[in-house]
Amino acid sequence: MISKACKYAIRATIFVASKKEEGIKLNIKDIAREVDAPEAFTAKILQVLNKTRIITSLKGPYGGFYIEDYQLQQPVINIVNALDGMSVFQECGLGLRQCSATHPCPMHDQYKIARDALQDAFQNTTIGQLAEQVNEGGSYINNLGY
Amino acid sequence: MISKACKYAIRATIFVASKKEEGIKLNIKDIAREVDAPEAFTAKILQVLNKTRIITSLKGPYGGFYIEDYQLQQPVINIVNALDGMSVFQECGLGLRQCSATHPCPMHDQYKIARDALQDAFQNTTIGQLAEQVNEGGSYINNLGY
DNA sequence: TCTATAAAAGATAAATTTATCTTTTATAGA
DNA sequence: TCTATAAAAGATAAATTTATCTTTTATAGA
Repeated sequence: MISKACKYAIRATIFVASKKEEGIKLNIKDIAREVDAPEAFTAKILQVLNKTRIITSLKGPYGGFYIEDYQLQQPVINIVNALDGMSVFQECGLGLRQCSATHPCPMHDQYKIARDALQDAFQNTTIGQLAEQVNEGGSYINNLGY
Repeated sequence: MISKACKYAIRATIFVASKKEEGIKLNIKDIAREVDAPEAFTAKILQVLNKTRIITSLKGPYGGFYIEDYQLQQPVINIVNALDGMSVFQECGLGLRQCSATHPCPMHDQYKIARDALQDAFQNTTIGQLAEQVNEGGSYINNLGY
C-alpha cells in the first residue's frame, strides 16, 4: 500500500504537529522513540520531510524539528508524495503500464474505486486534523503501552 | 498496494481462464509472453497458483496449465491471499501493530474506508468475470500492442 | 573565536522482493 | 521400457527497501 518509510513519516509528522502548542523543538531521538521507529532511519526520513517542507528543522543547540502554521494545513497526501510519490494513486491494479478508462485492464473500474478512496483519505485529511485527534486523546501513533 | 508477483499472478490466472473454452493447456512460456512477465518468475508464481488450487497444472507432454469450472467461481481475493496473504486488508494505514475501532490510529476511520473498498473489489469479483471481460474485448492483460 | 549540540550528508549493510538458472519429477506416446 | 516434454523444486543472484554508522555542516551560547 504505502511504504514503511512513509508510515514512519506520517507518524513522526503527527507527533511533531501534536507538540506545536508546547512551542518546543523535538530531536530525532525523542521522535523515533515516540513513534516506535528505528532512530537512524527516522533521521533519514525527517531529512526528507524537512527538505519537502512538511516540517521544519533547525541545526545546532536548541535545534530540532517543529511545524509551522501553514504546514499544519497541508493534506497528509503531501507526506505520501514526499516519500513514495503519487504512483499508488495512479497505478493499475494489475500492474499494466497503460491502463485507463479507454484502455482498461479487466479490473479497472472496481480497482479505481478503491484507489480513489485511498487518495481521498489522504487528500482530505490535514496534518493538523490528525494532530488534534491525538491531542484530544483516544487515538495513538504507536503501540507502546500495549 | 499488492506485490508485483501478485499482479503477475492475477494476469496469468485471467489469461488461463480466458482460454478455458478452447480446452487447451497453456505452458509457462506462452503465459509469460502473453501477460508480459519474466518467464522464470512466472513459473514460480504458477507453481503457487497450482499449489493453492487457483489453477491446475499437469506435468509432462501435453501438460500445462488450465482452469476448472469451480475455479472460475473463485473471487480474485483468493489470488491475493495465495501470494501476499490477507494483511493488506487488515493492516493499519500508519503501520501500527494494534489499531482498531477501540484503539485507533488517528487515520483509522478514513483509511478503513479505502481498505475495505479494496477488499470489496477483490472479494466481489470472480476470476471468471475477469476472463469474460477480456474475451468480450476492450479490456487487456498486457501492454503489448501499444 | 571556541565549544557543544543537533541535523545533514554520505557510505554501507541487512533484509526483502524480484528474477534467473539448474536439477528433479511426472507423464504421454512410441 | 524408453524418450521427449513440461512443471516442480531447489539453489542463487540482482534489485529494491529498510536500516545503521561515520563524517560534515550549521548554530547558540560562553
